[in-house]
Amino acid sequence: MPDFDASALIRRLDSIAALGEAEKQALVALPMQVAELKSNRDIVRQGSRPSASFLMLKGLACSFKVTGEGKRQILAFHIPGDMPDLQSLHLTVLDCSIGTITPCTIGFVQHQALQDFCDRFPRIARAFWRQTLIDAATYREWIVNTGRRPAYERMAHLLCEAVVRLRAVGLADGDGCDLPITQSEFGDALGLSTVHVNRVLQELRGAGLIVFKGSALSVLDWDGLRAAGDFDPAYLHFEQGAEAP
Amino acid sequence: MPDFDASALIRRLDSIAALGEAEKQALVALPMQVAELKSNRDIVRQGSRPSASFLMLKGLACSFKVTGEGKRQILAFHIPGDMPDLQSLHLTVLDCSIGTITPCTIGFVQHQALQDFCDRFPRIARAFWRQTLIDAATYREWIVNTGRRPAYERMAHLLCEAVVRLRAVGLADGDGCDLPITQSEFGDALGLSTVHVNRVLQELRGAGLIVFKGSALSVLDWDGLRAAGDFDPAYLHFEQGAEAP
DNA sequence: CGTTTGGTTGAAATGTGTCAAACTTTGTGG
DNA sequence: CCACAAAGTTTGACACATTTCAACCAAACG
Repeated sequence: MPDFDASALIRRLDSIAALGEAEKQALVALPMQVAELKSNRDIVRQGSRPSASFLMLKGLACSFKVTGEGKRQILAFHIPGDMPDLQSLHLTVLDCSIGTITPCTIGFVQHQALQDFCDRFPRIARAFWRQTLIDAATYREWIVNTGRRPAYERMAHLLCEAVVRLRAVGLADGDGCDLPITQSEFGDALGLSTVHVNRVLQELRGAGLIVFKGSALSVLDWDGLRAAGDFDPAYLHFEQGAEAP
Repeated sequence: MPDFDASALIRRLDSIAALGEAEKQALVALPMQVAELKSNRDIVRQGSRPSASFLMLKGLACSFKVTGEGKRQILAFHIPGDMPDLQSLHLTVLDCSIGTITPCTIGFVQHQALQDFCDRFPRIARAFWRQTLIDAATYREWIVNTGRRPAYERMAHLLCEAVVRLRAVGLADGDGCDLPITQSEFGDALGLSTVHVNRVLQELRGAGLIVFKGSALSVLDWDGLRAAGDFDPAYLHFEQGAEAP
């Protein structure tokens, strides 16, 4: 019996609200149904009423909506340790879809089990709540980004966020990370056309801020990128300075 | 002793998760410090660590951030019954500011009191949580709106949302409402210039969808406006069909 | 009644989108 | 391992939505 990794979840929650031993052990014992998914598959669909939430164990996924005119807007990227539809625990009908970008390993946990859990361990309930509040703070920053920053800064900001978040879960070394996001997906996340994403990425390379080859992103000039993107990680609400480069 | 209106809050929470009599009475007894504020004043500031959250009793307010280049982005409008910084209960540092648009009456409730409350009445804790999740869903829709809809539809969408939300708290009759938002504020909310807001509003009037005189908005053609804005109120997560026109 | 705030207009500048094609990389099956 | 298909990236020319600038007008206000 493979010990399916609640460790990502534990690390995440522990960084949000210090957990006791009993709570950690209960988390490990959470009944989780693990699934492997190919890339570009829907995990949950807008309008559905899931009876479980899921935990990202491996891979990259995103939340998105499609407008009446068929344009897709990506709302968030989900990395290992995230619980992208934790909200469905209290909001029965999903208001957006969530799909894989790369092949993913995810673990489903029944709402019933989560609910019992929250009742038994109020501290974990609070940590879950806090996590959804951080998600909301990130949405707020995305509104600022798409509403008020031009394409070049917008892209820089998104790259900063990606690196910082990946670093927090140990998926980025000091200056770079694997970021398998296509230019078309960047466009859908930033409200830009694919063509313009391409040009803006070239500008960022030309300015000596990044190298982006295949899916390998290297940040050459972190301060420069942060300045270009007007990036301040406060909205991610990390505990004291855990995000320093 | 004026009975400062917890009724707005009770109605809101009751619509979110049916409350018992004990819970309602405890809500009425919540110690609340009421304040009157002039228009265009900050209520709480980004970076601060408030020890209380506040309830909108009267007036219109908004959450906003300012970018490094001095552009303001409005993130949400707050109407009576809202608790705009409920989040600060679990996220100590505020990541955006909240300010009045019109003169406002607001009621501060100490975090300690709210916390005790949540511990004593788990159902209310869940209702609060649910409310913050609905806020998050609204942010998601705003990302879609600014990211993927052109100015005309974007404006139509915002107007639809405003009318529907105001109607839900009894501040709009069938076809219209008082909406004291300047064109410059619309611009900051939609990521548009004031000038363009002006032109788009003229288009909406020209199309016979709305009349907007002073701060009095009348929707002449609700179906037309909804279609123009690609508006589906599902993301507001009202209970069954309470939002029908 | 003057002053401020908010609304309206026009002309020109510009950032970003669209279209269409070529190129490169990745993945797959023979 | 090659050949091919599919997916992703890059380029150029052009169209267009939106911004900027600047001025004027109307309404609200002290």
